[in-house]
Amino acid sequence: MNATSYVVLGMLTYGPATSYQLKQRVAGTIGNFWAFAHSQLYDEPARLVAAGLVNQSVEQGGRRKRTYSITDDGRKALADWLAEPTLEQTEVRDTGLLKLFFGTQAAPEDIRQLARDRYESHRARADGYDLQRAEIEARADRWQLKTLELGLRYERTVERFWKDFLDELDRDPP
Amino acid sequence: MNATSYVVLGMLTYGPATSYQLKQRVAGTIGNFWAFAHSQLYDEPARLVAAGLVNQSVEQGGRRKRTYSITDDGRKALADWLAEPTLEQTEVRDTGLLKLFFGTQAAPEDIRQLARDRYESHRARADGYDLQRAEIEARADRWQLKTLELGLRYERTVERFWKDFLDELDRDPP
DNA sequence: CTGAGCATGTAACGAGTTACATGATTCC
DNA sequence: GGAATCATGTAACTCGTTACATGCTCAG
Repeated sequence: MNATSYVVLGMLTYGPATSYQLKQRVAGTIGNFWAFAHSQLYDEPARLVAAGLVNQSVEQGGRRKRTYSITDDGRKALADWLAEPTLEQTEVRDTGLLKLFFGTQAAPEDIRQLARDRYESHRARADGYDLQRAEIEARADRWQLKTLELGLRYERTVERFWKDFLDELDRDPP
Repeated sequence: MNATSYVVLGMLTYGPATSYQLKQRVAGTIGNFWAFAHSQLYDEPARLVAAGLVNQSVEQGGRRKRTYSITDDGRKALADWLAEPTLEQTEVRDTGLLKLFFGTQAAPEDIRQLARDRYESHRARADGYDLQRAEIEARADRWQLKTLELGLRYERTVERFWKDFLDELDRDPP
């Protein structure tokens, strides 16, 4: 059982879904900060079926597509995971940050370009979250909104960092 | 060539190193937000040697341990990477955030416990960064300090989020 | 009726994690 | 001189990514 397993179980608590629907549910929410490839969402449910945490119903005829639903054991497994202490360290895999770290090896224009790119990218994402919040505020549940709020605070912080850094580069060029 | 490759190349610009020394250089810096297993830092240099980006010198006698140094081609490859636009989306792999998202499936005490844990954990890390900054301020280069500063701002933002969330849970329990 | 984009799935490969094994050094 | 810890390396396995293949649906 890994993060993908619990994401599948969790998304199935909103109702039965095909892998494609799981993909969509993930894409609009936690996929924004933690990406799962569609192939993972096709593989993982099969494993969970084998473990008895998910039921599968196969469409008759056509593509014989598979719809998954969570079992009672699955709900139990999810609840147990939610009750467990969370030991893992957060991983922030940010290529821009790696590049910044090795800045001494870069040309000054490259650093500046990096900062501009990253600033734009994080600003765009933060703006997107703002819009999204306005859209879903009415129907989303409290925890989803909280998750989005952290995403937003994170993006604004990083946006601000690169902006400040750009200003600093102007005052004090490398 | 992936992130690990460039981390190895970048760390070798500070001087020749064994895999263990690479591990140490990474651990104190970018390993704080992007973890690399020690086995990766043993495998990757071998690949870079094959690609001509790194030289290997094998100790005579004893364990015949290998020390790596960056070649001119290696420096070029690193500089090219630094000059490239950075397209990848930042990935924030935070199990606590996943759990928060699925909060409707959790017991109220579990949510509260999660919030307390995450608050403590991010606060501890932020405090650690503060200390580290004070220690290295004199000798570290500008870009390393900037990287650390972003780490610090990030951790304080997340710390603050969980704190606010805890207060909110007190005012308005689930 | 045809091409574009949506939906479903699998295969192959590369990256990341965990476990194992063992040599060297230090400290009691 | 034995235990603990530091250091070096490899093997096995799992996970994640990319590419491939193809069916289905709907607009023009």
